[in-house]
Amino acid sequence: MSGRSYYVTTPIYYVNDVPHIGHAYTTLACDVLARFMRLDGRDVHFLTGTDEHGQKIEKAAAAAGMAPQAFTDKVSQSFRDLLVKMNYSPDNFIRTTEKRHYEACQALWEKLVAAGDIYLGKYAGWYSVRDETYFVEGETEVGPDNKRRATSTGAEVEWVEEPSYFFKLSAWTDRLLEFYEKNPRFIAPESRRNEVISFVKGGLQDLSVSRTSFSWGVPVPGDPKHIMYVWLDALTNYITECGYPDTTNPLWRFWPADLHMVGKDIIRFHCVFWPAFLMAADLAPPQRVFAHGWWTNEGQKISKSLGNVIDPVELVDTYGLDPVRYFLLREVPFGNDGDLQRRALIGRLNGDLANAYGNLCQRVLSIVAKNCGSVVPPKGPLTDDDNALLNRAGGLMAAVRAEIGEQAFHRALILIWEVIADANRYVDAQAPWALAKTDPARRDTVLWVLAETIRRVTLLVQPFMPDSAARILDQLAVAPEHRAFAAFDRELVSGTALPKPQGVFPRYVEPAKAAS
RNA sequence: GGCUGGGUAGCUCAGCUGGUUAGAGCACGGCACUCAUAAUGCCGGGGUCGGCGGUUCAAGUCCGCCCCCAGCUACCA
Repeated sequence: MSGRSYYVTTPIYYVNDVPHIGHAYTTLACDVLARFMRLDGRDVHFLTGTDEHGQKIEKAAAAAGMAPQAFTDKVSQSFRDLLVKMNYSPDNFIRTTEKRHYEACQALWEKLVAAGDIYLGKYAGWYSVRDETYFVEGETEVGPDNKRRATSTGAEVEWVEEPSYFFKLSAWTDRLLEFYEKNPRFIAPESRRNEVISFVKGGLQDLSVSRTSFSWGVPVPGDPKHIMYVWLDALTNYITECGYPDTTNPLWRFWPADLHMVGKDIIRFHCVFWPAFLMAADLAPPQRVFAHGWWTNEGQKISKSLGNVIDPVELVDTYGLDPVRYFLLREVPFGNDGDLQRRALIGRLNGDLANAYGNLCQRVLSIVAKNCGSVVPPKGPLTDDDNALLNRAGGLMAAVRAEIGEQAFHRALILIWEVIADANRYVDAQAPWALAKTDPARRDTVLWVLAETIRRVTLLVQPFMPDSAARILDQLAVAPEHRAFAAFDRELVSGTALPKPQGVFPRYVEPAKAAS
């Protein structure tokens, strides 16, 4: 690979839970970006993984009667299974329990100490022995018996102070604001950028970055009673992967990352703490953090207690992988919250995929198969109408590339589907079935224009729906080596033998209600 | 409370620095076509552009006030 590097990451997922739609969504967005960039000739590194430390894991493992490592081995596997199920294409899967990660964390820590940005202090707060966790003042209330309890759990809390190392975040307020100012693309979407800036403008407190209340984590160098704060540990994974602290590692070429994809809940860690840590360690911050929204389920907030958690595996088993991938990125402007409605998903599947795109391929290819001897038909002189359609399809490459560069997946798909609609209009206008009787040569040209349009469109569909696109390109006999974007202008060659056409996007029909 | 973003056809949304009869997709109604996955294409109905007031020759598009919705307002990831 000689192209410019492109490093995209998902958050590392916390292994106290099984994967749900949120995990699938974040990773899907990264997968489409990674696939797009690879096809576009970039030198891509796509990283995902699991965050396996912390008190919650320690407790969950104990509850399961397992050692923490064995426990995380097991749960981490469920995230790797999801990668296969969703056809994601990460270049690596990192785990915070890897040795190299301990080394990276400790190296970063020492660098922060050397820079004078870490000091030993005291962490104090309202501690619940039962919950084994701290609460801030506002999360507690004093009951009628004059005892203070955690509002959420009802457990009694007491004022506890423990020694803790602190990161001098307060000293970074101005430098962070300056950084945001100079790098307007650092946080997306715009509304999140405003939130972060306003948060930082409010002033920053130093950050407690170690705990002594548990042991499942990365020990602080030189003071192993202290375990590193989970976020310092977790965020470091992005540079662990690149070989930190060994900047001669070949993978170091990927740092700084082009994009950290995150859910909107963890934007602060990525947009405030992380760049501060990195700048303090004299490392470049990532170039961009995109915070996407959350899904609701048929209008309802998703929560475990409501029992309406969306299982991506069930969705894929019911509607098919590519339709689900398409729906998730098409239905909602990327960055906004979205509502997952089965009706809407079926509407997209049947309307956009089966009727518009799948049927376009099928109607064109079946005419070719029946009338043109199952080869790419001859291309005769082109009319204005032909050129109009070809130019629209040809302009798609640059337009879609621009949208993907902004992570505007929905807009990229809208652009592609506009050309699909144009192509369907063109079929009706040209009526190749009528030309068959009057002007077979013209019919052949029309079919060539259509096949070529489908080829261009489908090349761009590849990152979103890899399997389906591959099947369509197979039907156009596009060689595997001609499916990268470098071959976007490489037209179909008349006379090339074509396989028998087969529908790629079957309509979804509701399973018949059980007869009673 | 403060800050930010938003309230445009039944639904989801476009509408950049103000300028001809406010748009798209879906849904709905009618027509055409028959190559195709009963798919496709064409036409159509439907909106006091949250409310009030203001600036202007002219305002979804600018200003003010008000109403409603969402997010943020730090150490659970």
